[in-house]
Amino acid sequence: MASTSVEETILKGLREQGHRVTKVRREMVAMLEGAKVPLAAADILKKLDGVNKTTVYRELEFLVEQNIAQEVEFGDKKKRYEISDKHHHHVVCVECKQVEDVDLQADLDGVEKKIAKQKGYKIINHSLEFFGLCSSCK
Amino acid sequence: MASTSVEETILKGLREQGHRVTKVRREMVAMLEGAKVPLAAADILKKLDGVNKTTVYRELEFLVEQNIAQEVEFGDKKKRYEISDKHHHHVVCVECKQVEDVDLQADLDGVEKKIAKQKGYKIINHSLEFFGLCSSCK
DNA sequence: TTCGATGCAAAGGATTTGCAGATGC
DNA sequence: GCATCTGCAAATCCTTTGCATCGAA
Repeated sequence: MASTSVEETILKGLREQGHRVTKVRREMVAMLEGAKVPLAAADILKKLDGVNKTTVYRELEFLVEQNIAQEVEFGDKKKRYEISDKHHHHVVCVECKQVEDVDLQADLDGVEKKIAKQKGYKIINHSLEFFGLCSSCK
Repeated sequence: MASTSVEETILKGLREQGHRVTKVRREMVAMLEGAKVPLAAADILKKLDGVNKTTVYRELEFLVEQNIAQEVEFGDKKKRYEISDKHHHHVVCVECKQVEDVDLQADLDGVEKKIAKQKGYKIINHSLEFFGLCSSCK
């Protein structure tokens, strides 16, 4: 059986939901899918020559609504986005701004349950980022 | 022996470092110290009648530099601040925007060491927030 | 053809900057 | 007195809105 890329699966799902698969949509999903770190609207805008910024913002909003992408924040005032199934946590160097991934989902599962119980919340999402100095900067 | 409030200790420390203790500074430290949840610049501005917004922003920046306050982000585009020694984590209801504290420092200590070792980072800080539906909204 | 997607211009909100004036110590 | 702090106005950066047009299905 032929393998299907994550990108294709996403686009297929959208089409089935009655959404259209346009050039911008395809490019943005591919870009986020290929990115090693979360991207800000400006990053995407820069690479997508000729696309209007409004479109980029609206598409990001759409992808978040569809639960295809998620927001991440690194303490500056811009939002960044990553594909949801790539969700993990980050270590950000406060000096050189380098970003690395760390997957702590296993460590957080218990914590999430604990809170749900303790506070009566239904937890949908979380954000966890570490800030520090990378090996070169420290 | 007389007890000393956290606020007094902070201000005393600042004076010893050669910084001035002004009306705005005193009021902002007191307000952050008394707050149950992190405050945005606009929150502070509203309560500090007659104080200019530039002053509020600059004072927040100063307090962060002095490691007296820390930034927290809840996914909207404003930064919020809390007194550093009050640092803990939050559960935010995505529906009614209610914020509650949870202290997970104990759960994170190990994780922080793990990352420091794994990535060669010196971790200075972190942010951890959970988003979900509170008992009333779910 | 039709409705979702896009572009453009303009508005909005949070934060920053430059510089002059005020004030704590 | 003098360096720090503050205020004011304007600028900047990121994001959003309104409305007309375009294009995927």
